Amino acid sequence: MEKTLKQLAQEAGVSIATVSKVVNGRDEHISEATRKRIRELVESSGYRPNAIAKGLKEKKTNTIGFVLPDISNPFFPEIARGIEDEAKKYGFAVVFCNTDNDVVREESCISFLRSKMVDGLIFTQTTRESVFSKELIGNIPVVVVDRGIDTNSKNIGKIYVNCMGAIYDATCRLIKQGCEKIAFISANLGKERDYRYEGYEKALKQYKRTVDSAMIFKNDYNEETGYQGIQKICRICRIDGLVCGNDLIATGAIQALSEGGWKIPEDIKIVGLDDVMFAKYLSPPLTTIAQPAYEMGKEAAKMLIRHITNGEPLYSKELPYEMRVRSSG
Amino acid sequence: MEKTLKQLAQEAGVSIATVSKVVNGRDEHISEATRKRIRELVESSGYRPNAIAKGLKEKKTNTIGFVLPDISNPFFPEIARGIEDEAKKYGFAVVFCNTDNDVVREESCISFLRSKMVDGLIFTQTTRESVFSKELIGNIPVVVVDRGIDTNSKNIGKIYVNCMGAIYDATCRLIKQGCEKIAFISANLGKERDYRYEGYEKALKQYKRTVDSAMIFKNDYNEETGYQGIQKICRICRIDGLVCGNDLIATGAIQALSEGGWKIPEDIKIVGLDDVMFAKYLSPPLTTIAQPAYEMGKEAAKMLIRHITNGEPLYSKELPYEMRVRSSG
DNA sequence: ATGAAAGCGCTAACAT
DNA sequence: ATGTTAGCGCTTTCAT
Repeated sequence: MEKTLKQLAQEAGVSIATVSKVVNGRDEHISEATRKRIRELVESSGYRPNAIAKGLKEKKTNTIGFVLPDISNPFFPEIARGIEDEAKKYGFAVVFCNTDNDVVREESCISFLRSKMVDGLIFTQTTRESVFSKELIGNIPVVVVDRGIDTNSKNIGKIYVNCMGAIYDATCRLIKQGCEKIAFISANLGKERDYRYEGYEKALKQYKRTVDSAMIFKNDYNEETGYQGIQKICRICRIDGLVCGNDLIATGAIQALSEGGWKIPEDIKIVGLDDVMFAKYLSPPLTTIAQPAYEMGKEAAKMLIRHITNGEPLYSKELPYEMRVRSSG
Repeated sequence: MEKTLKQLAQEAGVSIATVSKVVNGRDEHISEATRKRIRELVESSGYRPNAIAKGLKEKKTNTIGFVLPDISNPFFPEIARGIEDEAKKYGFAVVFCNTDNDVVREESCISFLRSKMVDGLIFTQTTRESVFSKELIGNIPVVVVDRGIDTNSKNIGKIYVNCMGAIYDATCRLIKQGCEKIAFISANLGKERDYRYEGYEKALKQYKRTVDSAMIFKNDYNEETGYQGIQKICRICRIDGLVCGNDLIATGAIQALSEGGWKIPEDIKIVGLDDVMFAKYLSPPLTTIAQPAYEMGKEAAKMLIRHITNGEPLYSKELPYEMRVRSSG
């Protein structure tokens, strides 16, 4: 069993309040003698304050919730690591919840986390505005990571990279490399603005290309989508460039293309987004735009926790992306 | 603010105890009328029991801790997902802690988690027996995932695959494929038995090969190790086969080999272990031995939580591995 | 300088 | 059938 203040107090022959005070450093009015005695006792007994009791009393648990689609999707572990590293600095625990982008699961996650009295929430890639209703979230502060640029800012912190710009750059690169027919494969989640698509469209329009819906395929941020997208698009069009909504899609696309005997980048150039850890090991190594996932997690946690502990305001912060040119495009 | 039993009780004009009873279904002795009234109130008010208060009272928080080296290492997210999925079924939360295999961090994680009153702990790839000391762990039940076969069983649950067998099979495969000089690159953590190495050695001995320390390199389970291992070994030996302790190592090794102009599998055959999600996208696609990471996480959580909630015993369970033959070896 | 007491939200044994 | 009470471990105000 864990020691309690009560036991220590008994052993030291003082009151619970006194022990509590020295344990928490509020010991200005404690005599040097008792202080020392208690300190030693605490030390030798390996006393560990009960964070649950403390949390109940203070209405603050020093834990935050991390709500994400799927931790086994390679983009998220980096974020998770950033969050946890930062949280640990502040003595915060993080409990994570996978939702698979399912509304029901999302809601039950939030409710669950609230019952656990988390002090704050970090969301990533949630596409439904509804999730941020007062009803569901209550007064818990939240910061969202990786939701593109969001306009209607409720009182919510945001850490994001400009995915529209990233995809715009990616598309421009392909154009400048001489691609004539550039396809776009990405995800189609929620009814929010699709910034990635907008970036693609913007580049095409700027260079007076026609946007051809036959060269656009949207489904989900996974390999399957990349694979299917290529099959579908190539059945109809002859393309020589491909912009992918993320690296997983690019991975699936490369797979389909290779099986189809295409040479990359000779026949078709491909650009991805994220720079997941294995992007450089693909064949050919994937040209992609890196998002600073770890940093994003860190920044999100920092903002949230400082808000919780010091009342510092939530804010929006854009983190820079960076093109990593390799050989796929 | 969240509703409390007290408030509900006031609104319903009954005592706290009564509300508590119907909320928890212990309402055999509550009149149909009050029951109904309270139920409706609970429903309409969106009452959410405070799990922290409940935890304090019951000395059971319905949360477990997951201690792992690094969530951003691609082998672990799958396990994490398995754990979380299973935990959710039982209404358990999981808080995760990255340790980077560092003793100090490991210990502080455990202490931290204990202060949070977690009901149980899942460890993965912890190499130090010391971690499981009574001192550190206390009476908290623990199950370990992915530690190879362990003999000195304390009262600890285990979910594992037979890595010795897996590496043995991998090595045998290379031998049967005609490899003469088979190197081994793996990690070297802790002072525990190195089952993976033993599998390699066993196969070599069985086929009357000499075990040459110049063909063995051990450092860590990452790409760097694979890369360095190849550089070091190839400076001295001419090898035509390589067994890797995990897929990350294989990835680094392939990288080094490719840069060195080697043809895989013509000049050298390679086998990995884990079958991480991108193993099939490497060039060439990696022949490797799959560990059922998701299942391992699920099984571990199931065992642990059933132990916690029903007192079911902890046990050891071996999960099967499976060779996935692709083109690297 | 120290301690008594109230209370965080909940459960459960024990009245009534 | 319902309520009173004590207490989980802690913090904090207010005595002393």
